[in-house]
Amino acid sequence: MAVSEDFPVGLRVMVVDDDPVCLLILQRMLHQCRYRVTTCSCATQAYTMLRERQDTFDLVISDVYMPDMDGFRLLELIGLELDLPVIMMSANGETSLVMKGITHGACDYLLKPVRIEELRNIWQHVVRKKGTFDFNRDNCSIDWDSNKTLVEVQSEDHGSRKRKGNIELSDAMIEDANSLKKARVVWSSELHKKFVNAVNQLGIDTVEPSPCLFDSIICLFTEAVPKSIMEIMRIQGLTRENVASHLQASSISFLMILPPFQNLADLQSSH
DNA sequence: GATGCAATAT
DNA sequence: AATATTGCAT
Repeated sequence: MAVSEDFPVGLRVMVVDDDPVCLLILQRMLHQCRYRVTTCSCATQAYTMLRERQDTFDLVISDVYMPDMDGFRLLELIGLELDLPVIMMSANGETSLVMKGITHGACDYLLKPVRIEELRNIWQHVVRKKGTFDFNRDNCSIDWDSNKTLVEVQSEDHGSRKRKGNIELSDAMIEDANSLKKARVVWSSELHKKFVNAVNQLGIDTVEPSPCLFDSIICLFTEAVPKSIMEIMRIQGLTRENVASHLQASSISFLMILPPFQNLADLQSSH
């Protein structure tokens, strides 16, 4: 995958939610992420605006439950007439609902309350859908609310942020794309520390004193299986497979490096 | 079916 | 070299 250093400032996002508080919060967070934001409190109006002003939006975030029109209906309409990535959003995370969103063509499903980290990388949906994204098109840094009145002008230095048509993803962006596609887990020293702690915690309970160091190590860690380690670590998004993979990679150095009677915790610093 | 684990792939 | 995925045994 190609890589670039910059963030796509000015991506045009439409947010649809009947709850004004949600709208405001979303708008704030999206601004912080350097997106341009249009908020809309009712789905029919959003749909009208999207249709009237085609090519002025890049991405839609829509609530699921709305009085005038079901979020899925809006999703469907957009899918039929417009070629825009749509992210569904709801406090309800039932699998059936999420499934419905995905099968109806949503590119993502955000669970309320939405955290800002989940918004930082939504631009990647645009890239993925269109293959490429031109960041040099019109540069009005203006936000609109559903009444098409000017509500806010962003005074960021957009001018200095030029780029070519081809998007490239920086490692940092890929790393915390937690709600997006597969990001490789990076075992930072922080994360590894937690991993080691979990392994130790599991080991401590079951340790049997043994005259043989090798035996004691084996005994010490028989409970430290991927699933238990994962559960103790409590890292969102970290799967059993991730832990298994790391355990496999680590176990070699564990057995090789451990000097006699050294506790695993001592390895924390050496990583 | 869920899990652990070694081998293998990327 | 690091992490993911696969395949097989339990």
